[in-house]
Amino acid sequence: MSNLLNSLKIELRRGTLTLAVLSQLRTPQYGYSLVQSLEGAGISIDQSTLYPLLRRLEKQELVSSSWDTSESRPRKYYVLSEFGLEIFLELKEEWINNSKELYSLLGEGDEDENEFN
Amino acid sequence: MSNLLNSLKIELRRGTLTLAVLSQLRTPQYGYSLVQSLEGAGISIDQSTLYPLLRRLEKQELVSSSWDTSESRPRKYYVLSEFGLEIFLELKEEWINNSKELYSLLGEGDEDENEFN
DNA sequence: AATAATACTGTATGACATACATTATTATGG
DNA sequence: CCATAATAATGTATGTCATACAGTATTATT
Repeated sequence: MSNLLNSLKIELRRGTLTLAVLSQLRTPQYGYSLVQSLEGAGISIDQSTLYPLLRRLEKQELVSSSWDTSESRPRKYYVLSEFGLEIFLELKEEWINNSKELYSLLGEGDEDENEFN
Repeated sequence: MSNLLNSLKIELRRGTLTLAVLSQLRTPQYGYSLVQSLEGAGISIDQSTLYPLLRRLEKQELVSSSWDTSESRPRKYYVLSEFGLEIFLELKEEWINNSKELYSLLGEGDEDENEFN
């Protein structure tokens, strides 16, 4: 049961991770700090989940990366590409619309309909 | 590009389909009418997506089904089980919390922050 | 000195939406 | 009356991606 609930929760947040990460890369950030800032925003994400995602986003040309070796530790900074910004804005709109629709569905037959506001 | 955007949109709505379907099965419904009512609520879902999902939900004991053969066409009605209702309420809460967090993220550095209200 | 934190790379697995194929009956339009 | 669409459903293979696991390495902290 607990496994099923966890599995369903994981599916719920699939896809939205991409949106969350893209939203944070409007300004350059490096991998480890992204984990921290997302965590601070309530979105727990492991390094083992984030780095493959960053790799994939770069492959899809949604972000680009560059190394900063001026500090004692080399850091790989990522930032949205122009294409990535386009895609991000489209996905943002899509997610907002979908969420409104789903919220309406969830609210049906429910008394606490303003819970989301 | 259009393929990538579509692929990302599909990922966005993964998982939420389960939530949408569970929300509609608080009262009994049959497959085909579910497609229609979800469509009416703005959630397009093909039969080829819905029936396997219903099959899976039944296997996971979140819903139960029964045949109604009194009409000219036999119909398989689905309804949430007690377990399914529990899971549904948990997922609903999870989704609402996640959505608020993501919305906050998306709103950062954005002027139109009340778009969601 | 040992452990934790900070940083990253690479890869296999499991879950699920989707697409495709199929069956079958009833309803509708020409 | 025939062809097509709509109404209903079953079954299965594929592609995608989050996750888990394994690994490397240096710096910071206890």
